[in-house]
Amino acid sequence: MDQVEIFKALSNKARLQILHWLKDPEYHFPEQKENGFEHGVCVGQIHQKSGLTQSTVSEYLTSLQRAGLVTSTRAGQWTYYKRNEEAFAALSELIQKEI
Amino acid sequence: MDQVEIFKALSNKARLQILHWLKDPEYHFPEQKENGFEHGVCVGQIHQKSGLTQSTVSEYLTSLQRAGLVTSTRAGQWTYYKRNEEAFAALSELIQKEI
DNA sequence: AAGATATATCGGCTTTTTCCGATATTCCAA
DNA sequence: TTGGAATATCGGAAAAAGCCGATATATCTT
Repeated sequence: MDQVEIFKALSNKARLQILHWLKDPEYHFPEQKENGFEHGVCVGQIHQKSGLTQSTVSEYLTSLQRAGLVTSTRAGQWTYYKRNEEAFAALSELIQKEI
Repeated sequence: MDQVEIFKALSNKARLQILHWLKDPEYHFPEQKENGFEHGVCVGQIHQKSGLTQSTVSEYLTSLQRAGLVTSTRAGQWTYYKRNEEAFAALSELIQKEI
């Protein structure tokens, strides 16, 4: 758990926005409803909603994953990204106890 | 409370170290014991301990203050910096509820 | 008033981040 | 097996962050 890496991942408006969307995917990505959300939301949906290029979104998601804040699941040609709530709980605890 | 600014302030090893020192100033800055720690620790002490230049430390403390993570008190020729524990509590809460 | 001390600010060089377009890879479907 | 669709990676230009030395400002002392 690299603290600096986590905080770097969080210090960008677009990445915070993505994390916020992923907190309630049913609401923010209704077009994916048929597939269910167990594995998260795929890159393309986030790309469309964000207004950033596909490559940027893919890189941002990778950086969130390196920080441990999301997990990814490949399914066919899609990669689904999902929040790692344990990581947020741990971070919250870290801030109130250690940092 | 600018989230991006807060996380940027936290995404640096030296600044995290400073915050850690300020969590227990009696222990980390015993040489300042006579003055008491009600107002925090002055820039020079942090400068000495950090190995960074005075200007860098001053800038880092300013950035922590802009983020709301520390408060500063000028007393004579010294500026004392002190953790703002309310901000950390609020941040911890923010992470577990909002982000 | 003049020097000493503590801190802040400025200019600049280097490294990192931001974000893009182009291209590569992976997987599916006809 | 060929084309298309989704994602990842690469190369790069611009902006920001990391740090520094030099200098400015503020305060205290004599």
